[in-house]
Amino acid sequence: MPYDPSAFPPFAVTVDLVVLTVRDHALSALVVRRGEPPYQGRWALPGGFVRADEGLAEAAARELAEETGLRAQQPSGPGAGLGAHLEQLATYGDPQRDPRMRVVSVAHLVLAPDLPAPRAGGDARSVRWAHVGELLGRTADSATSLAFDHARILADGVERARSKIEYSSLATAFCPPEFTVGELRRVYEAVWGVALDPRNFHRKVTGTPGFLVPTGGTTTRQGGRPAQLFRAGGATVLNPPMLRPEV
Amino acid sequence: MPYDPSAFPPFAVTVDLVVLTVRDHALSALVVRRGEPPYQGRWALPGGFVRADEGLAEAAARELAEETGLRAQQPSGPGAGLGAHLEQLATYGDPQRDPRMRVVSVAHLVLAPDLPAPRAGGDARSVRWAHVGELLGRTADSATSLAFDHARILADGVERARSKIEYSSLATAFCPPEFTVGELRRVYEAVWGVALDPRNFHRKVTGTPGFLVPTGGTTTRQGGRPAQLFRAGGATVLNPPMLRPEV
DNA sequence: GATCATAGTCGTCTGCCTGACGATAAAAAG
DNA sequence: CTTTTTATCGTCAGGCAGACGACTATGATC
Repeated sequence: MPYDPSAFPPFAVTVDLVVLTVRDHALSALVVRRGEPPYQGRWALPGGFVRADEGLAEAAARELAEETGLRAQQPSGPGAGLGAHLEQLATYGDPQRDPRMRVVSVAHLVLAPDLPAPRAGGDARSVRWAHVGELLGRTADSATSLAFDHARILADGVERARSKIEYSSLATAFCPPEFTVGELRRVYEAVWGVALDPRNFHRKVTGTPGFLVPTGGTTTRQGGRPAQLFRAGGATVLNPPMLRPEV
Repeated sequence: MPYDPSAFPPFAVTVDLVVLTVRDHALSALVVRRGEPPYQGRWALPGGFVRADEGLAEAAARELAEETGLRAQQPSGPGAGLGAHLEQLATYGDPQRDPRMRVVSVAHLVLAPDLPAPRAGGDARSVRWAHVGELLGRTADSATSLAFDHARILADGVERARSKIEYSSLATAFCPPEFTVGELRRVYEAVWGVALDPRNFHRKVTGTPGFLVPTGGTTTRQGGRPAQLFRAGGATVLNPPMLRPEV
């Protein structure tokens, strides 16, 4: 018994991606330049229509691969490698959010290591990393402010990431497969925008069972004493959590 | 420049509601009996189509009022009274989740005080409160298991509520405007399914600034020493959080 | 090569918070 | 009047975080 098509209004459903990484000590998001109206020439979050036969997370993973070449890593799926963390963020469906028609967008949050240079996908739109501080700056000049309600979506994604690294081991999603305690600390510092005490941070992360697993190797990056290398351990929740310094 | 309608597949968009309350020491959810196929006669979460001109939260609030007469209380909106807390939960869009057609459902979470007796709305479907323990019991017999993917949605909503009362003052949304420390403690015990030490709980909630505001009155409910009455204070986040006992 | 700068790692101390639990207070139930 | 029930106040020990000193191991500079 199919629905009577006149019984409900038709919607377009899209996925939008908040792809975050840490570049030169700053939290950065992936943005694409819009090639057509509305908001032509403005920066926007990557995204696109959900196809008729694919799920929401599936569509988000497909868009991510098309835009960046990154392989999404569902919380459940194995296959370590260079997968980025992907999770649903929230859904935005204000009737006026797209001037052309009624569009409901299911935003997803992606946390990725720095390495992948943004590569434009099949379509030739320009893609770049931008510091979230600039994208969300209070000056709403059209040169940097995002199209549609994407500034709001980005802000929600950043807040999700900021709070989630408190009580989960998700900060390791910003790091390469092997990393040092100092690199992990700089991730926290970049995402939270604060300075952390290296000694207390070291005690906390190495003392939490299952958070970090030493690989045995050491490394020297840019001067200073060589650091031990770690992989992310099996623990997903941090209990007690990492405390974000207030103000 | 309107979209070419053939450029994207049409979706139906609905809102589903996970309405939680605490009844006789147990966490309970609002369910309605389906009057038509598919899943005819089975219990399901309340919900309905989003209209062409309304937002998602707006649609959720409308459905909530239609099903229960409760007035939703957006996180931002004032107007205390008997408003229930409403927030977006997650969006479910598996291509197969509705056998009739492609439906994307934006689930919302509602936390309400006990009082409101469920009243069937305009449509005459039967509505009732059911303990979430029964609805989510491992026995998947069709007498109690929910229609569609609503068991999964309910489980996600319950988990959201359980974790959110840890670090926010949201547990007060389950209480009437004035309540005692003991009543608030029984909310935590029902939602978490654990027993809490009354003395440590009292110290914690009365010692957190802005969590509880004494109204001056006292009350005697069912024997025992009269208890002080409180209102919910302005604080929304609990720092440090209320700790959920492990296992 | 000595010295300095840089980054990593180990310890110590103090204060705050929590869990465990004793004790008291004020009502209803018997 | 005694028991039961619920509320509230105190005490104490252990755990953890913030502040910060000390030591280690490398590259950079003179």
